[in-house]
Amino acid sequence: MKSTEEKVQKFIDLCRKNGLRVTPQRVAVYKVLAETNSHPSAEMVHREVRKEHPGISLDTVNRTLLTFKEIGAAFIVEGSGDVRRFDAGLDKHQHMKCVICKKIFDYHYEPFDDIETPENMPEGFKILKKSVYIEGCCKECLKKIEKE
Amino acid sequence: MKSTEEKVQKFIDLCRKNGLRVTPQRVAVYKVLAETNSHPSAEMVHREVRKEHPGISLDTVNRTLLTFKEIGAAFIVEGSGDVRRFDAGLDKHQHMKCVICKKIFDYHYEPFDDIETPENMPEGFKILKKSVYIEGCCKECLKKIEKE
DNA sequence: CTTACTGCAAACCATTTGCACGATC
DNA sequence: GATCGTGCAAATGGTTTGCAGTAAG
Repeated sequence: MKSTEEKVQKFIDLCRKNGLRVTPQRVAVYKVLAETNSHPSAEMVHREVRKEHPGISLDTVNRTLLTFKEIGAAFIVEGSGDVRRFDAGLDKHQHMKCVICKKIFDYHYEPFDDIETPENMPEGFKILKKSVYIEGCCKECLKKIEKE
Repeated sequence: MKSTEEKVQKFIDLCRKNGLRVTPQRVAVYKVLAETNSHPSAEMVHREVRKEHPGISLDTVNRTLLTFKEIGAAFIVEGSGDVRRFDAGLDKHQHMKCVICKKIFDYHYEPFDDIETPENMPEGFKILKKSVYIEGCCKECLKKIEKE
């Protein structure tokens, strides 16, 4: 695993390559995203970034995260029907989500890193991402439910 | 593939089993969902249901779809960051989504119907659903992009 | 006849947009 | 210095909620 410095450096290069300006806000947002594995929403990132960078607005965080997605510096976590969650996608991993508390857990199972491409796909479809997504109920929520 | 009548009958039984009343609205919403394979949003379902059932409100459709999800008569389609989309999940299939136009395509690839469970999962997590989700760019959108 | 369901309107909240100022290249 | 990015405020749009009337069991 790389150090944060290295990740940030790579990120800065990526910005330059895409003709984007390297602003303190962008770097700050990226740092937060690169250092967490909690798949934060824009609001969560905002709360975190503010600690170091009090002036930053939620709008900027939102826009920044979407920009990251455009240049491939971040991904929107697959899921269903809740607020948008982000992931810097720095390590190979899969996602598992608790449908009750909405927590997203990482897990890594090598066979899922590069699953085969199905043959019978709509013709002409260009695949950008294949992922195995698991939904279920985490230990804590399971306990809560059993009590009822 | 079963007829719509059969599907509706099964649905009604499911409602009864769950102590839900069988209202014309619920049946109407279910019919639309069972007959389409377009993974509609609440708004799309609403537009469709209105043709047969003009009085129904969008709120009811929304609530109804969420109720369906509770009793397992519908699923929220996995995806990332857009409006909630539903699926009656009547046949085994997987989803593929165009990130540009947001269209969701069904495909069916048997090996994906029942993928293995990874070993190294967070302990105590109860899996409810495993799915292979593909994102990419459809033929039409690819064409549009190339023109630019 | 009781209780759940619906429709309506208002509330909510995440996300988006327009615009003027400020910062980066 | 030109242009892109940011902050602010307002708009938007999907989803949710409270409540009173209506219908299902």
